[in-house]
Amino acid sequence: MGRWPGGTQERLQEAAIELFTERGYERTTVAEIATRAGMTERTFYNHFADKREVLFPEQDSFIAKVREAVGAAPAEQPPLDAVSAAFIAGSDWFDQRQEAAQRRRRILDAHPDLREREWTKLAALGEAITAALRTRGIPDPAATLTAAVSVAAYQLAAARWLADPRHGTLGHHLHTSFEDLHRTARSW
Amino acid sequence: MGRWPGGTQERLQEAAIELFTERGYERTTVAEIATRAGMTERTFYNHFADKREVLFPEQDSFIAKVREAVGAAPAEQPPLDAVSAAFIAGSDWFDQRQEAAQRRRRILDAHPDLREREWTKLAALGEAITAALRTRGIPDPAATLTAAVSVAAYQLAAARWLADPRHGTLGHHLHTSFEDLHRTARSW
DNA sequence: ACGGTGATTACAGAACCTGTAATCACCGTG
DNA sequence: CACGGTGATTACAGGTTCTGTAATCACCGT
Repeated sequence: MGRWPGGTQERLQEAAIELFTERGYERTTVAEIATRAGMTERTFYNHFADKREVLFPEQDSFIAKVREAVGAAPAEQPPLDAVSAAFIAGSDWFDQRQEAAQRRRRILDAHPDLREREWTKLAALGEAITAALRTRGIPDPAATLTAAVSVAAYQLAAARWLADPRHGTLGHHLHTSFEDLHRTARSW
Repeated sequence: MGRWPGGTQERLQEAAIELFTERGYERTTVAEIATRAGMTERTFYNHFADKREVLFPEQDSFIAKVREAVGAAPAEQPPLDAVSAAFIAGSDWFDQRQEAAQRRRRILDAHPDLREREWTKLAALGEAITAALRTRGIPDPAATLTAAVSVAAYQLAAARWLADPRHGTLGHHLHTSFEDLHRTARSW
């Protein structure tokens, strides 16, 4: 058990988001984050690989969930539909955290370092989907291309959802984004 | 004029690739790179924003060229074909540097930090293509999705080209990759 | 009371990166 | 040839990120 009753990572994440919003990402040191969370800089690095990682919690488990959901889809379902359904199945989790997602996005957009990390997370998502599609029997290059375009549609949906969260759930935007994708693909 | 007759950046790039291949990326310091190139660590940072950037020379001009080529395509050409043609038009430059590209790729693949930077370069390429397509009158979300899938096809072609450079030029692989894309898209 | 366990801390240090001012090599001009 | 301008390079100082290592701490079962 740790010294603090509540989760240590959550404390650090909250402290980080607070400070990043107050002073900005670059003008906040890891030591300051740790101090506000009531611990030491070294402890921060015991929980996060680096300063950026504090803004990407649970990304790995999200990716794992998507991979599982794609793998568990009905065998006869077309690959793109399987991915779309997998995204939609996990979208409730985000809908319940829209406000936090907005704060996070505002920080991310303001700092190239953080967007850089976001791109690698999306790349990891793409590779996970590729792997899941391959185990479904989809051969390359279809698996790679389908995964890449799925991530693009996912990004599109997330952007729309965050642009105006009252306009619909993430699931709704995912649905329309993948519809847009079908429509666009027909023109290729 | 600089102190050295040849380009300073080229010297640093060569020194960096040498050392990265000898000792690996993490076990090479910026000071060592600069020393081998005959200058100071500070000079390195006068030419490259950070340590990673030394492995991504001319990326910005490449992106600019692609954007221009996409913008200069015939008005009646379908967007995906315009992007494909733009890639192919600039592929000779790479074909003449296949060996260097191989060395570079081997270093990149071995270090997550460098792959992270690569993803942001590809993201920048995608955004440039998106912008070029928009000026061609392609509306969102088609512009975004088309750009994303184009980058995926480009990556696919580059991977194939580097996997076995004797099997064809990059232009050839680009051609077949975009054909694969058409074929795959029909199944969506 | 006592030892085991896992998290936290203290400490030291390398490497990255930046700001600033001085220095240097070169070049055109008087 | 002297001279000043220009742009690149350097010297120097310093903050920040991140890592390794060993000590300490809080808790828990016995």
